[in-house]
Amino acid sequence: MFDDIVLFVHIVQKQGLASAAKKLDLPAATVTRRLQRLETSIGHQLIHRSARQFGLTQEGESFYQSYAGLVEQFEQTRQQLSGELNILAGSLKVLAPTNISTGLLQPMWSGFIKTYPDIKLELMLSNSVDSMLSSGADIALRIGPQESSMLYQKRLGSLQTVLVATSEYLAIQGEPKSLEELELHRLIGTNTLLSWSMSNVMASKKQELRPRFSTLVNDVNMVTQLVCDDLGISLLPMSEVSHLIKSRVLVRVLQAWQGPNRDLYTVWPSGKLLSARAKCLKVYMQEYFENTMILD
Amino acid sequence: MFDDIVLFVHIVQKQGLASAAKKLDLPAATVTRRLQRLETSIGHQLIHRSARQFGLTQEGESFYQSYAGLVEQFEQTRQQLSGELNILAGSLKVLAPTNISTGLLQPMWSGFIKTYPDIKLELMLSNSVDSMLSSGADIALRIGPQESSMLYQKRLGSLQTVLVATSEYLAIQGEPKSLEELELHRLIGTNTLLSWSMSNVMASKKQELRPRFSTLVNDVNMVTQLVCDDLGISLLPMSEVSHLIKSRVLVRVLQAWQGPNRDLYTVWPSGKLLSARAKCLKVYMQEYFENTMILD
DNA sequence: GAACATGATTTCATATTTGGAATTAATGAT
DNA sequence: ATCATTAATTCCAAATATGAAATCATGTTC
Repeated sequence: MFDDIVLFVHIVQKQGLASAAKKLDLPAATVTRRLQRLETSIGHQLIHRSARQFGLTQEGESFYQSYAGLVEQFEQTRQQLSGELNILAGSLKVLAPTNISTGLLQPMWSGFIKTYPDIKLELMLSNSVDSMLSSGADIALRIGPQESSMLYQKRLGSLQTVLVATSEYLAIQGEPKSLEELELHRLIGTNTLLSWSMSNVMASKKQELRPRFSTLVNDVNMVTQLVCDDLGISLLPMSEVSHLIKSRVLVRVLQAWQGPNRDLYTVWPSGKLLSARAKCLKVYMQEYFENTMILD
Repeated sequence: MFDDIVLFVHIVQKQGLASAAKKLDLPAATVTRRLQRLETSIGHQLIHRSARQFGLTQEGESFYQSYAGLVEQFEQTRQQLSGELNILAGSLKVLAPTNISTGLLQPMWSGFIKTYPDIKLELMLSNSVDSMLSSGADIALRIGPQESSMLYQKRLGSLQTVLVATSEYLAIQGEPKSLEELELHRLIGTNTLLSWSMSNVMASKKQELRPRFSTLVNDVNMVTQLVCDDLGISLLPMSEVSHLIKSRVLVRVLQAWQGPNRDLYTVWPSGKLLSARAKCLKVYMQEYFENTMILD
């Protein structure tokens, strides 16, 4: 009903339905009908109806005097708030996996903080999949698609996973020549990759392995450290080990084969409108992955 | 949009969609959807969604603080105006036919003025059918149904029309014994009754006469005066002549026959909501006709 | 007096909103 | 851990609002 009162105030100020319609970008039929609805709901005629002559009834005059100021204040408040709510200053709670955040993506976080100094970035790093809802996070970075229909997601890119070990380990235990030979080795697994869908791009081959892990840890970082300690072979994200391979701390095993890609997603709750800050981060990460990272 | 803001303020005050829905007598689905629409239109989440836990976002808090006072004022204004607009004091413009207003209905007008002293009754009496719209009248009393679809009307009652003359006239010219014998007499007509649909209730007879008037006047009052001056026979409303018959200034002619009933109507423009005052008069006249007048 | 322009209203097909019912999710009690 | 209750959301048929076009009314111009 208040929207109709606002309309009435505009009609009076414009001295006619037609010119109020023009100002508000509404069809004249709608203006007529909404005025009629207002008059019906309050039980009084507000405007004398006559083509080309505009006049208020006594009740209309009273009504206008009572509401005109209030409508003005509402409209001023709306314009003022529209500006204020789109200011970026404020906090932003983000969930992200620990390992890729402290490794691969650490420069991305640094860059975002430098670019938006007014945003108070609250990074909540975890290796478990915390609930977006219970944690109160505005947005999250996740590995692998989310099943929940409560979440929206947008794919940022992909991480290769590769088989790695130390040279020392291989020197002692021998280097496997085929996927089958992996059975003869100590395999260290993570909870997120319990089966290994291996693919050989050159030979256009795929093979699903169900490794019997000698060690199983839910922390990729810890797994990496165990591999570095010559304790076995593992399938790890390139993000985690690319620098270790470069420094020859680790070496590729069965280099022709690679593991499943780990897709990275921006994730946020459905039904939730992203704040300006969260939108900002979403866009920033997307551009970061497109321009800086070449993952796949 | 402001209606949705009002809703949002209520949601905050009731600390939940379900209890706001109850208070406003709306289904929860509607409340949910209108909140969502508001959030979409301003581009920000206002409320943290969680069953059984209610919380505002930063933007929601801001939004609420800005609008809560205005919504309060709006609702106070609405209640105050609701009372004020239903006060009866003020003017009331009424159109009515001169003759029956100064004759039959004069006591009705007196009674209305005495009953509602705060209403400034502006009686515009006329014997022509003035336009309701051009005259700016709020309500009218009319004889005969109105053809215009621009007008609403409600029948109040009926006036008999009867044939009358003076005794002197009949003594000189002879008293007609049948409708056919009327042709031998001087007939005085009014513009509103150019053909006479006579009916004899006792004999269950009807007869349409097309009198050749010796005199034709558009004012019933004047016609009455002419009849009183022994100038002829006329068909006149009982309202006009009942007192003259009682005082034997005039007498009935062909008493078994009566003319067409003249229906009285309250008339007001369609699309126009009657003011409290006009409604008041409408009811008053209706009761007056039902209780005081026995016309048919 | 006719024609034209403008303002207001109505018609009717279409679009949108509504609200009951079903579903999903969270919390408290057992 | 399970169940009941409450809160919030979604689905879909029904109800209502919308807006283009047509119509009506009034004032101005010729």
